[in-house]
Amino acid sequence: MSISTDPTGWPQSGEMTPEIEAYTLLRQVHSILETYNRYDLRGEDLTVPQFMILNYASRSGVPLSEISARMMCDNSNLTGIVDRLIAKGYVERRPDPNDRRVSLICLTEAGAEKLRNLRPRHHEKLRKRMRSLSEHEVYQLRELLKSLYSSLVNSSDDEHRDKAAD
Amino acid sequence: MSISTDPTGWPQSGEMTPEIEAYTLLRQVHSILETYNRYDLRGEDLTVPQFMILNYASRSGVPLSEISARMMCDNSNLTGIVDRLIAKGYVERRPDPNDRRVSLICLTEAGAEKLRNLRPRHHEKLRKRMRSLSEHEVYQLRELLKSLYSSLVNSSDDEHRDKAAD
DNA sequence: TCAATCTTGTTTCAAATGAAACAGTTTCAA
DNA sequence: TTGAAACTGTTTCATTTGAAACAAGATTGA
Repeated sequence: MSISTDPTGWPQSGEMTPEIEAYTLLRQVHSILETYNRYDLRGEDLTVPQFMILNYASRSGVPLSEISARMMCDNSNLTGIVDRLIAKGYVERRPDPNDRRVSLICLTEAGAEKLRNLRPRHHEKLRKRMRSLSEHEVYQLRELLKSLYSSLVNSSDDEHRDKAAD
Repeated sequence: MSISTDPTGWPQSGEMTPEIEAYTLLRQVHSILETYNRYDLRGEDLTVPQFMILNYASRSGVPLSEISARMMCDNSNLTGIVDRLIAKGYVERRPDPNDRRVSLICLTEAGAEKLRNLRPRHHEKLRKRMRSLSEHEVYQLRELLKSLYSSLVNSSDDEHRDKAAD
């Protein structure tokens, strides 16, 4: 592990707007929590993305596209991860009788059991790690991020392009 | 690009605490902004991690370890990225005369020029993307994340271990 | 019907990432 | 001074990621 303690880790330039600071902190918090998650799963025969897929799969099966949409990644990323989960016996691919293009990702009993075991512990650890924020602050954070998320998604194919607009 | 618009992208279980929601949103916001950054740099001969290294390097040189600490990643990650930046002529490695273990990552004139050109535009884009939050909300978000960051860093080699404590 | 178009998942490639092992340096205490 | 321990950067390996091309299947409209 070993996470740097340096609280002054900003780019050296003087121009540090609140927006940049907030984004830098968001990156850092994300990075630390990701590291913790990876560490938690080390002894569990799972990587972080593998655990995420397990979380989005179900006994009855979920289309791979639906999982990749929820994970905000490309289908092509999941092929290999699912392969490894199959090798470990936690999921299986099953054809969708209604649409022969889709393959449903199904939890095996082993996968469902793994999840029943892991998920509550994982949630509890996350809860503890955020305990430095009061209940009210957690709500605040959630609402701010929710608002940011919506605006980013809605302006999606607009805002990020280099339009002359503004 | 194409970013899913599904606002109901939660794991299917009923137990959705505010902490989990906040963390999920943090992941999602991070993912979207990362995608935008990647898109912005597509035409600039740079990837996101390459641009980050450029931001942390300087004309006079910065030790690779210092850059990896700021980026919260392992030294071994940077070797390859720096190699590619050298191939593109944006940085060079120079031995530190005071410590023969360290190699200083130095911006070339081309790299410095690239940065002078890109950084202001990058900051402006980020600012616009967060414009849905009021000035006050940006401050709030920054303070919440700063608080979370500090507590995560301080409890670093403690909190994430599976101590019986609590 | 049938051809253009979209969708789904895979393959391939380049890049990034984390972990472990390693060699060369430096530090520090005995 | 010397030997153990720590530090710095690279190498190697397995995994993840994004992008583009692709094949097979579904959909749509003329």
